[in-house]
Amino acid sequence: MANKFIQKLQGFARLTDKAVLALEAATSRPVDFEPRQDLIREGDRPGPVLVVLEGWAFRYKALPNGSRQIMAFLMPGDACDLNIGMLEEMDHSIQTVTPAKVVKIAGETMAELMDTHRSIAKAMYVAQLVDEGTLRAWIVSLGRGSSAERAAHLLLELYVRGVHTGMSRDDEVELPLSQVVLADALGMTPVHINRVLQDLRQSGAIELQRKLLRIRDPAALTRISGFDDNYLHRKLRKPASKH
Amino acid sequence: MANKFIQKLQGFARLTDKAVLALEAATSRPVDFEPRQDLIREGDRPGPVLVVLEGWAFRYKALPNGSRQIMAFLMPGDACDLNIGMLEEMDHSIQTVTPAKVVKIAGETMAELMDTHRSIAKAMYVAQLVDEGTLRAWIVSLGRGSSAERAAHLLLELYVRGVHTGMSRDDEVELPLSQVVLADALGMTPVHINRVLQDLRQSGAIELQRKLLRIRDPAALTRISGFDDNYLHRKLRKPASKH
DNA sequence: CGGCTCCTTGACTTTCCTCAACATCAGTGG
DNA sequence: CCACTGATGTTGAGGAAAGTCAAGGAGCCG
Repeated sequence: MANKFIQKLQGFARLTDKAVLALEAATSRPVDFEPRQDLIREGDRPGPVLVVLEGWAFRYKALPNGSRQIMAFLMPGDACDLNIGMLEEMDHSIQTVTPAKVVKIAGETMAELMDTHRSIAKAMYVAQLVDEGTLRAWIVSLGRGSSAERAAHLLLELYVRGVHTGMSRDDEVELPLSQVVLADALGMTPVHINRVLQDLRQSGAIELQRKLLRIRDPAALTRISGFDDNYLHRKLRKPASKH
Repeated sequence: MANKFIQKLQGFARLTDKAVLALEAATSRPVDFEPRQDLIREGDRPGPVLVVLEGWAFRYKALPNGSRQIMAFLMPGDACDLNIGMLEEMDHSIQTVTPAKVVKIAGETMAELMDTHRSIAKAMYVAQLVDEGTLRAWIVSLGRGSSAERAAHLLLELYVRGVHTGMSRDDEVELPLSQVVLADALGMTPVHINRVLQDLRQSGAIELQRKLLRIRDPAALTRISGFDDNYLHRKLRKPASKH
């Protein structure tokens, strides 16, 4: 079975059989990481492209005062920036949440893959644009949402992404994030996210326990969050069949 | 004289003379836009790459409740996303602030430029990474900053970017943004940004009047904002000489 | 059991928003 | 030249949202 990375790329462009084989070869040797381990740190000289095959991680920036802001979650299949090797040093860090399997694809290997298989190049470009759209949606949520809106938006984003990558079944998705992590992502305090989550539970919109999120009332949650999945560019998946 | 776009790219990679000529040809026919005019709207089918040669614009997303969140400012020399043409539809809009001169470079033209002149490709990739870093810094600022921190951070970002593109002289930079626009960028109300700016003025960190920003005490402003220009990746400019 | 980490609750404080009024300025047209 | 208009900036008073501090509870694991 193709891994989550390949599955994700297939959602963005129709990959040839040869392309799939090449990708499988390039991702056949994942490395295991513990939870709470930095994959790469701010200030490091970036090297290969990192691809998370299993487990969760997040991009974050540690602040002088000891707090941190999480800017994105990496779920299985997600990769870090394509051209990251061109930068002198990382401007943020990436840390695992759960035990994870991660593959490092050398810059030259990646370039060769994209050169040889244009369908891979296209899929990678689209993936990059989607990541950027997600960043922008995050900004909108942080900037203009109430705490309940922000929380609902994040939960929905993670749920929808989970659906796309086949990690959810029905209305459930595994969500291995502590409230501290959620707070760091949403720009609020752990105490406050706790209260917000309780409100969402009591309103009947969600169930959340034991690392398992269940969307009980998608309409309500969408209404609360103002969520608009436009930025995830799912529509791209249909035109892929036109090629 | 090369336009701001070319100047900016030259900061990211050493462009050959031929590359510069090709870029000049591609950007020789700018179109004029009025202030407050949308260059492209959410939902539009994206086409050519947009490049702002003169004037200011911003990316924003309009929200159902009538407010909007600004996610990035485009200064002279800035371009919108490189691969934007691959998306089905825009997930945000771009609007001018001032009168502006904008060039549209067709996707094929851009692809050809990057194919023929690898230095252009490199510079465009780096520009894209810097934009993404800027987005992430924006998230950090929105998520973790007090209102004063956020405001100080944005002013510093714009000032530093102004310096890089030769739009500032000494400690001054033209800042044609109303307090309403600043509020929409910083996720706060116009009333509040007004008070924050007054505090910054009274503390002696800045002067701001008549669309002219003067940084009086850079150290103080940096301290207040927690600003770290890492994400702008200025260091790239030096290694460019190694190529 | 003890020692973790994570979650929950309550009381109090601070920050920021809301609403509302007024001031200032530039541009427009009489 | 002045009155009018619209956009922008400023100020004040009161209220809602979120943070802080502090303590205790629940689950997990050696």
